[in-house]
Amino acid sequence: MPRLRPERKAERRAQIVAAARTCFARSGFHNATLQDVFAEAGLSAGCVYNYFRSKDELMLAIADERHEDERRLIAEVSEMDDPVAALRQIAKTFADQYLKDDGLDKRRIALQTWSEAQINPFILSSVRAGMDGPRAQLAHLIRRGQAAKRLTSRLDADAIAHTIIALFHGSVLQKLWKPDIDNDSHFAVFEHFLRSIETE
Amino acid sequence: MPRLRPERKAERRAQIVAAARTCFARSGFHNATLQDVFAEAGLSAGCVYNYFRSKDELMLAIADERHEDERRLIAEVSEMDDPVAALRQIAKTFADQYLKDDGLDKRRIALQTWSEAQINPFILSSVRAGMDGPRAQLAHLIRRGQAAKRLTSRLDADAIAHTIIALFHGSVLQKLWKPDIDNDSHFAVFEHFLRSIETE
Amino acid sequence: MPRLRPERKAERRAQIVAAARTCFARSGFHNATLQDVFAEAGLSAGCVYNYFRSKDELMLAIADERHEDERRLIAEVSEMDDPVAALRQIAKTFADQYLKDDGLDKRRIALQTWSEAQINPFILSSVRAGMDGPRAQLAHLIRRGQAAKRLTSRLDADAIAHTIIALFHGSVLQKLWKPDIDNDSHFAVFEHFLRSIETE
Amino acid sequence: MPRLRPERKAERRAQIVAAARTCFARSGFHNATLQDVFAEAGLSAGCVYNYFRSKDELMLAIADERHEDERRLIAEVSEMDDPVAALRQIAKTFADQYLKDDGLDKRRIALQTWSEAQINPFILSSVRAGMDGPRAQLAHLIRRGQAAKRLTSRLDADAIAHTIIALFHGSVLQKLWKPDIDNDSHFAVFEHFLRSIETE
DNA sequence: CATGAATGAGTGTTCATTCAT
DNA sequence: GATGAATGAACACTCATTCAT
Repeated sequence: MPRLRPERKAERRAQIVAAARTCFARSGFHNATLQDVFAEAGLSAGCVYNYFRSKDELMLAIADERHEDERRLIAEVSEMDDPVAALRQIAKTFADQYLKDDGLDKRRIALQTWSEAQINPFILSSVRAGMDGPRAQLAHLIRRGQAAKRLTSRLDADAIAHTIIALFHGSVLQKLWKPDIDNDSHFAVFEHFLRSIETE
Repeated sequence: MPRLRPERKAERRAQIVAAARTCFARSGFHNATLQDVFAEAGLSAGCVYNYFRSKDELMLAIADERHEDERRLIAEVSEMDDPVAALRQIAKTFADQYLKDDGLDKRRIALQTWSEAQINPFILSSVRAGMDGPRAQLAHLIRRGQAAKRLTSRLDADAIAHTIIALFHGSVLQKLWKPDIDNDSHFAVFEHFLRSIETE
Repeated sequence: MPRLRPERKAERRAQIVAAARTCFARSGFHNATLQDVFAEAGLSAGCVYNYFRSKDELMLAIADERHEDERRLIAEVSEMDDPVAALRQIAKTFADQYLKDDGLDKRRIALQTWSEAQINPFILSSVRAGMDGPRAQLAHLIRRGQAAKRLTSRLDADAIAHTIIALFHGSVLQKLWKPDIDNDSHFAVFEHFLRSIETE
Repeated sequence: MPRLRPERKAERRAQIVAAARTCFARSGFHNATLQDVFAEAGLSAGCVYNYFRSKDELMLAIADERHEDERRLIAEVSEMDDPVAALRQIAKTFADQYLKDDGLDKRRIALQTWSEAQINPFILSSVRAGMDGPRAQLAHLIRRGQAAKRLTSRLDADAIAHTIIALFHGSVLQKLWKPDIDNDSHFAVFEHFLRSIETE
């Protein structure tokens, strides 16, 4: 018999995840202490442990949330009729979320997640699952483009999808090392790539 | 008057770095303990501390070494007369080193380094410095290609260099999540990109 | 909202300080390990660290407590109307506390504190502050005695106060080296000194 | 068959003791590392260990040396015909050595020794032995003074000797806490004490 | 005798996690 | 459900001491 209404519980949970994200982005997953998270959330240790069973589980929740966001984002755009326009739109949205200056926390959390996935099998699963969906969606869009003779059929759709995602992830890293990078000329190269796979 | 010849010292240092690399790649920088490193190196704590002042310094040494390797590698290839062939060669060498199955440790260490750079300013410097050299070299090659009318001048050379590096890094990540990726078709996309910036 | 009442917290703190005092008196500040203190206090490492941030801080607390005791002791006696009787009383109380056989721990802690003050600036401050109060009180008593023509005015009151304290401290050391010293004949010399500065 | 002539050995030994004294005075016996001492002496670890078997033995040597100095000093002065003049001379010499500004290292080493004696039985023996000699000498002088009716016989000679030494040691401490103390007025009180035990 | 690289037991400190209230 | 004091295993790092050269 829950004393707290479900919506209240979800609220608390979100509050904790947000605090954790802030702390992990600020100090890194390993350097941030749970005491930091408790303080940031304004909650006690015991309370947090009612929602998450471990520090790892907290990181996992953050990773899952991030992947869910991306999945939704790509799913929405994929509704578009024009597959090539959809690809462009996805790139734009991605750039908006991750490559602008205020996307710093997102970039940092993403990298944390990737790194932790090497060690933590649950995070690894989350990362893999979070990647497979979008990759499949992209590949599907590309195949639609190829079927409609809008995109070259000389390249493997999966490989193109892979490449696009690699480019996205690599850009996240570049922006982390060089925050004052010129997004526009960077994007122009992506545009060029996109046009290069379009049939004229 | 050192009883150990300098070359012997360098050998020891390398032995320690190698052990640390193994441990960090296996368990992650934060999860690996220095005791693990001591055991792996077959040396005592005190001995290791004669060569490195802290765990962080050990990670820094690994990062520096990696960057030095890359710098040398790119510098060598850049000697080639043909800038476009040089770009191809760099991509090949990179793929050989990082994307083959036995490059797992290299990939893991690279990702560790990138993640740690968010937190540790010395690693960050190392990463930045390690990236600036190759990036400048690539941009230089591209400018040479543009000057020789071999490459399109409609795109900014620096942006292209950036994109290529982002692609490399992103591929490292992709290979970490999906070790059984098809390198060949992936590489074909890169080839396509390269040809797309070449003037016909 | 602390579950532990404040008085309970103070109790714990006192319990820890007492354990530390026992250990430091027994083995010396540097030879005693914090594990010894944890065992003596019957508490865990983490718990102790909730009250003190370092081993040094523990020693500082002990020093401060000792100085506070002395300050209070002297303040009480100084209330007496007769300044010369007050001086005698202070000497008696001091001898009772520090020079009797069961004052061994007090002597040892005092000497530890003095030695540590050379190295640790916080301890030094504590020692200085702990000495200045009593010294000023003594000097004040002496000046009152001089004003009342009870004590000679040919000697500087501050210098006399200094001398008395030096005598006290030196006696602590003597008692440490020679525990079977004859306190009475020793005290007779102090008495003689006191009478020698009294006007007949 | 010693390769080094004895005088050369003694020289080395003295060099090491001097280095250790410097380091111990600077950082305290426990905080100073032997590596510090090696560096200060300009000698290697192995070499120092040919002269001293442990860090403790080094501290012991310093203590012994200090006590030997004092013993000699007092022995010389005790040759004087006039016992009361001798007492005055001893006080003067002591003040010169320990209470002037440049006696800081001597004060620090003395206090270190005293503190360490609580823990280390060898140091304790050294301190006791180093104290007994001077104390006996002082008591002897006082007894000579009493026999010659120059000093009061109403006080125990040993107790007076004790008191004088306590005063000396206590002054060392005072000077450590308050380096800008007024030595002269302090000394005047001692003078007064001395006259108070003289018969007029 | 001297060297100094190597040893390794020992220590202060941290922090994820628990549970009595 | 929430609290936060308490836990204790684990870890990075130090430094007196040794010994092959």
